[in-house]
Amino acid sequence: MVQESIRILHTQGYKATEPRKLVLEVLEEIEKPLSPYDIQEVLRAKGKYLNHVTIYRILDLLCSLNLAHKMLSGGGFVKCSLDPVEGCHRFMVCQDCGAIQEFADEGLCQRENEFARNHGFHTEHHLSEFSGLCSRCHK
Amino acid sequence: MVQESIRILHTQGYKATEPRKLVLEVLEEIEKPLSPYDIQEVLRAKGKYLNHVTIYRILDLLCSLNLAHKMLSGGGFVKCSLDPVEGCHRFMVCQDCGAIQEFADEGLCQRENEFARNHGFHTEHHLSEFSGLCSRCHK
DNA sequence: AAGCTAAGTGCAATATTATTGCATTTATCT
DNA sequence: AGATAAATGCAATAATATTGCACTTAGCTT
Repeated sequence: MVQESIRILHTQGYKATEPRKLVLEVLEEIEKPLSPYDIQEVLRAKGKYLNHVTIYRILDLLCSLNLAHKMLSGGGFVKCSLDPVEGCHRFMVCQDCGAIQEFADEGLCQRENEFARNHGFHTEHHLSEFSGLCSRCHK
Repeated sequence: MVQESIRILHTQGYKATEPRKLVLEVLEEIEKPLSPYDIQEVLRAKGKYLNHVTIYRILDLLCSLNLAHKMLSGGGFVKCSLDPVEGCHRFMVCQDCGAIQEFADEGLCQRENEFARNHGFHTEHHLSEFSGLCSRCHK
């Protein structure tokens, strides 16, 4: 929910400006990875305008608050749909329709931490991305 | 080993050209994510020159053969050190020294496939990246 | 409700990264 | 060694990203 992101912006001392709301709305609506210029394009089609510099800065901020995420492959941005978690981002991406779905799995985190520890590595952040076919496209 | 990558190039019908060897050597030597221009810089320091277009094309090819991988975060390229596996790339990256280490974990794949299946998603590729501290930097 | 002020945005300029078509070179096969 | 398809370099251009500064606005304060 955009409303929830706005709340978090406020509690962190950031303003809930019109441009920020617009970017959040676009990401929430499209649910696919979008580049800064993609976002600008979507807005233009709605008769709105944001300078690309502004979009870059907003995405930086959202990512720093874990409200958005820059996708592993492709590099587009998506809105995080789960409670923001520092340093753990997991997504499934449909290679057909491009739809993304965020997920979390505590067991997976534990298993990964353990695996890393066994190799002398001290894990702080987990990123993972599965690509494949979503239920709609797989049949 | 660069030699092994060259063998794979041959078996796939690609030439083992000087530029390709150079890029493979740089990636193997540095063991950190490098952008195309980073690679050009490293080569320049060794008195070699490759056009950036060439480097882009070589990296595209290497990635398509799973001999290299474009990192999830940061976007740099690394040489894959394990047997090339279609669609499964896992790395640990030290956030201190930048060193990367590829790994594989069959159990993790299974667990991830199962998790996805339970959510109606049919997984084909897995990417994951842990960032944290390697054994040298963690103490 | 109007005014204040720090935070945020837009703009212009510039830097960095990536792509394309074509002429030239080179690895591999005969 | 020579033929030839594949690969590279070059020049031009496109796309993406960053910076400093002037102007605007959200959310206080009264």
